[in-house]
Amino acid sequence: MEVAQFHRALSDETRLRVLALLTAEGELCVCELVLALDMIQPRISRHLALLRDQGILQARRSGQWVLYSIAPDLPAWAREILRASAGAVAQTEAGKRDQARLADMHERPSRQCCA
Amino acid sequence: MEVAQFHRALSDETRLRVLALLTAEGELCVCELVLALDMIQPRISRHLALLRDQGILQARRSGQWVLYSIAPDLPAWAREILRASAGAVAQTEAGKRDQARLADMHERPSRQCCA
DNA sequence: TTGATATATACGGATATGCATATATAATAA
DNA sequence: TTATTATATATGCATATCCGTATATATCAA
Repeated sequence: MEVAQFHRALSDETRLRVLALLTAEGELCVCELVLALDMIQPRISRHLALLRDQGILQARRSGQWVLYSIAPDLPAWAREILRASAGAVAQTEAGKRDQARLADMHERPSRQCCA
Repeated sequence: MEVAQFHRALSDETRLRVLALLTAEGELCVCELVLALDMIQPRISRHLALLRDQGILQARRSGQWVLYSIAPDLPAWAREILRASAGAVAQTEAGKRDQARLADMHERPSRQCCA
């Protein structure tokens, strides 16, 4: 069932923290997520690939970076679940730490003029 | 993280179908769920126990039956996710079959006068 | 008490999941 | 081209999850 698959994709803390940041920021590259979540790069990439394969995220290359964002064509029930989950995660200790680390980052690729 | 655990509990089709029926019906005994989902009883009981242990369901005994229902004290984000998920599952083929089998059931324990 | 119905749990096996390390591919810079 | 940065994937291991079968417990009826 599609709904079960969707929840399975959201059943991991790493993926939830990624989705919370992307919901708040709109678009982020892998290296920004690596820094914000303070995890090694293969771990972030693997979770991003899963979310992209499930149709929850979309990716586009911009020069040397790959920028991820929430897929725009999700059904209404999925958007509601995503919004409720991202809101809850953002108020978590881990979620707040992620936001703080991202805010402290200098020269963010996703904010370059030509991104 | 609490949110991840919640999604993991909803990441199984059997549990989603149980939650969809309980959202629509309010309170159901194990044997009604066994009949509605057309699954063997240990399988239903195991999933009910998981949802109860996670605090998503509550149970009360009424004579020889145990009646399950959605826990009343869930946080707002959990109620929203539950509502969106139950709505989506109810419109599924499997969800509609479950409702039909339950509607066809005679002498339902959860509807007895002294339940 | 005995038998029948309702529900819960233990067990063993098959499969899925998440991780770190190592390595491969892609784009840019020198 | 070579070196560097960014991203993706393969591998092997440990653990978690789900299932059906078998069995245990609880309630009620006779």
